Amino acid sequence: MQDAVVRVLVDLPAVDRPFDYLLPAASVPAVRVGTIVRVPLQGRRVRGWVTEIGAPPPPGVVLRPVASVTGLGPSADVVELADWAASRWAGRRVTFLRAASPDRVVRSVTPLARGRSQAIDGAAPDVMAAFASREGCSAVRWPPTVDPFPFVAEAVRRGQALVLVPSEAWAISIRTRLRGMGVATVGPDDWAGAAGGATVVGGRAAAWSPLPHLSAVVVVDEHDERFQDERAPTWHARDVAVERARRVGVPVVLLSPFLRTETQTAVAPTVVDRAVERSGWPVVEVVDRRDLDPRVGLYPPRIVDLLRSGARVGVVYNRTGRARLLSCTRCAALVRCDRCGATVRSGGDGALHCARCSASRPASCLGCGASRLAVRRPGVAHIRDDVAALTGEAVVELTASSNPPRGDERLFVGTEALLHRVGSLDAVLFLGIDEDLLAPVVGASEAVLSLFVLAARRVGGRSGGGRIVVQTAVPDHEVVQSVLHADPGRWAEVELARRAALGLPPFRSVARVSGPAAAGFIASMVDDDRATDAAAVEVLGPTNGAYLVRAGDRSALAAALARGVRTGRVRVEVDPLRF
DNA sequence: CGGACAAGCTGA
DNA sequence: CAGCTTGTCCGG
Repeated sequence: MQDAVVRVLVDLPAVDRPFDYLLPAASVPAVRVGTIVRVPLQGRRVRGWVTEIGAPPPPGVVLRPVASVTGLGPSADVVELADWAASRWAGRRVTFLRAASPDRVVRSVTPLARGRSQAIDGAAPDVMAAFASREGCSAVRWPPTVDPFPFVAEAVRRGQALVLVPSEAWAISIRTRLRGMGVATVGPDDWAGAAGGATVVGGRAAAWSPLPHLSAVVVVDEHDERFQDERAPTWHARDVAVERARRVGVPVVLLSPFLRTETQTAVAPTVVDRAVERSGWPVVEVVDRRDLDPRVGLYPPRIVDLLRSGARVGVVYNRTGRARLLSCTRCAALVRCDRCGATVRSGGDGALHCARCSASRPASCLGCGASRLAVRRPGVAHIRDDVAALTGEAVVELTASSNPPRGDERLFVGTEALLHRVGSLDAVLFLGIDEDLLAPVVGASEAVLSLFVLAARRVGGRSGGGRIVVQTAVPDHEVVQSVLHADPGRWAEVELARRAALGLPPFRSVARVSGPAAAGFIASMVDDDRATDAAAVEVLGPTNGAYLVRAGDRSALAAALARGVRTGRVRVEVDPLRF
């Protein structure tokens, strides 16, 4: 065996460039593409990944030897996948190779004993069909209260499966069920187990697990925003999993009660039997604000009745704090910040806070000094007091920052965090959803649909008496109509047409570029003389320091972003879910 | 990333 | 002009 030359990508995001090293003959058998090594660089030792073996080194440089072989790393196909992801999301390869590497050093892997595979019953025909689509990828509109586990069971019946779920709690429950069936199942933190061939069930990170015998992929709740990393690069686990499956030719099944528009244009959605879909959504009752006297306030008789009915009710109101907008009861002026003039909010402590300059002061009117203020736009704390006054009962406030409920309470008021934190309910009441529904933000309707999905799971399907009550002044809105008729196709039709007309994803591809060095990045991207596709890429903004780069498709966008030079802090969000 | 080296600012 | 900060370059 002779010494070899290896190309190593060092684990320094700012470097993002491979260097060549000599690999001593004795280490050659232990090294593959993806192997983690330590190499000398500028007088220190840094971690890195072997990305090529035997590439011709550049002439005129003296190669230094690899300092040591640390252990196993991602396989060659995952190293290639990291290249693809780096281009797709305008990120660095290091980001993805880190995600694909074990937390602790792994020197060897014990392959799972195959053959004594547990007997798993054959699935229902529609579940089997989802795995047998001609394209290899299918998208199934699966109602929110129906268990998606049959798809998971069918995937593991086929061999090593990758199951992506949005939350760790859901992952734990699926892993427990699979282990109960005798299926070797790990989370994404058990790198060696996955490398040995175990099925991986987990969140976003699981998309980068080693999967040497991958046979099928299932993505549960494909619409969930948690599949996208909020830090740049904003890679999406669903897309990574789909690309992975495509490369090895195994089926992918994407499940969601409504399916994101990008999924619907990529693969024709399968709709389950309408009767099944309908029964998998709760009864939805619309309280039409247009029919009401404006003086009735937030609590018309139907809503008071519901709150007093004795049912377990979760009231969702997506604004934190006590009041978001106040006015003076004496002079009617809006209450503003004494330092910067912005309108102020009232917090739980009764004091006024400015969101713009973070000044605080006691509650009083700046104009006339009166201390009696009227709440013009309430927050959850105020709603909680209202509900307590209306019912004469204790009401639990549940936001992201409050303590978990004890379990014996009946009435809950909170932001969308409530829907994650409370157990089962008889009804979920959306007291005011129109600002979210009509927000001038791309992705606003998907965000509201996600809330309805969570609410549906809290109250259960229509046969169990589950009920969602929505107070709205836009009852004809496609999101409201979709949940009312348990038919997300109504939303999809409108949303797809709107996105097509406005040149939004998935019909065009966009990236949001922000940060102190964004302007320089955009300038270098636009000025570059390699920009033969200049006409195909347009730059909008900046608005609030952020640019929007829009291109005809993902590859044109990736090519444009690759030309940008980062001279400082730049955040590039490719395919943002909301913008 | 972090060391090397150069160019700019300060102080007596 | 030393002594220090800040910026730019570069690594096999």
